[in-house]
Amino acid sequence: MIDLKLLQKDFDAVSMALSRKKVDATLIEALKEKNEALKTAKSSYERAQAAQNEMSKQFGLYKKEGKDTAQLKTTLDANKSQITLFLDQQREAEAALDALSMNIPNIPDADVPEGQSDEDNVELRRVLEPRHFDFTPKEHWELAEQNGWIDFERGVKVAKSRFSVSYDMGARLERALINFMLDFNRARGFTEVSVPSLVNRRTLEGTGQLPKFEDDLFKIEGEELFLIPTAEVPLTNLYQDEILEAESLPLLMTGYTSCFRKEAGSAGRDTRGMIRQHQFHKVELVAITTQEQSEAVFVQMVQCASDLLGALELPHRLMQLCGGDLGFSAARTIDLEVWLPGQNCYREISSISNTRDFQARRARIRYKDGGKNMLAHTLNGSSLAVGRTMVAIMENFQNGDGSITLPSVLNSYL
RNA sequence: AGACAGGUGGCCGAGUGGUCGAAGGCGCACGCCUGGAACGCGUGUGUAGGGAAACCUACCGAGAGUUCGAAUCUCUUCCUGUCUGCCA
Repeated sequence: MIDLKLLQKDFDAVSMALSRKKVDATLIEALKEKNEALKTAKSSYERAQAAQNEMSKQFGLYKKEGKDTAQLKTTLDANKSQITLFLDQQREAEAALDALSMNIPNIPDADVPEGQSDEDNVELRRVLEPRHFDFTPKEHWELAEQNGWIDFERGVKVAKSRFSVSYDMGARLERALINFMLDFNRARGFTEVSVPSLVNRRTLEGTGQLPKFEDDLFKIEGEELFLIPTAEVPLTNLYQDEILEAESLPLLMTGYTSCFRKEAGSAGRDTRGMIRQHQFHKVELVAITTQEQSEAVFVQMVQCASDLLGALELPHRLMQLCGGDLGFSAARTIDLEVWLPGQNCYREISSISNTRDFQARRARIRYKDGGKNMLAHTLNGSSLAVGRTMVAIMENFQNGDGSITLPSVLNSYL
């Protein structure tokens, strides 16, 4: 949630910043109005309630002293109906404000580049030269099937489209990658955490998936539980409603989970292969920091993911997302795109975001700083999507005969 | 899943309709005491919103209700414990 006080204080700046994220100015205007309306309703209610409390005390004293309470009761009853009225107004205003504010995305950082779509993202740097092939590199689904690593048909049979099954070396590579990534992150100070794959509504609101993106989530019938779309959701919300000690920050966590996404708006995109699946594996990085620490931790997380790709000898580039391509909760994001020789292009394999205090405000994650409670900063990033990493390995390490020579760092994991 | 018992401040724990944001204790902070410490004594010690401030409002798991007035009464719900059932 954005800072409503900031909105009140500097409407133009907030409005301007949000327009870079394609938020309509009238929406922000409405937000400001609702906020004012709520304050008015609230102060009316509180004034009436204060009078009621005072008179109720009187009432008690009268009773004790045996005085006549009939007249006081009439005044109280009249005031009570006022209170009910004001309270209704307050609740109405609150509901309206909530409905609006929970659907407003985060304000991008000042230095986020202008732009509408991923075409306007800015390339920061490239790491490792793509290898030269003296044959035409194949796409990963061809290699996966040829090597018997992935079975696309049987996944569809037991579930539905966009589900697949890994076999033999495919399954083992998956497991090896997960272990390798977790160990890699652990060595860089991230604590390994294993979390639930089902979470409640409150938790998804905390990180910003709800209320706006319910269509993208798998929901358990008859329960208020959803399958997580990323480990970011349970990991970040581990500390919801908590006030942490500043000295205990930053909290650095890494966790492996399956991720589940409906891919509601992606009909027809990446239908072939394992780039876009309803279920995929991912190792995630999450950090909870003080406001001063978050920038440095962000850089650290980006470096961690880039180094991981480096260790796997996968050529990639770092892209800073423009305002229009930024996700709902993010103030700044750097995507890591891995080189796929089969597709002859760079594809997103990791996305690292600083949400600043946006999620912390929703999830009420705070820390004590010299007796004062401050909103924490939360950051998240994939330490690589496992499926896409397998795609990248297959395409980059393929030989002319379709066989695959795996990167040597994985030797001890296979 | 069924039966019973509970959910109160950082922690323990009192409070069954009024002046209770909540006794008492522990912990913590500051001061006194001391050569220094312990002990002892004193003061203070939740969160959120509004206000320049005085101060006001809300919060005793959550939500709704009864009442002039609810931590206290009623209903719903969530969570925890114990026993029974089921199960990796």
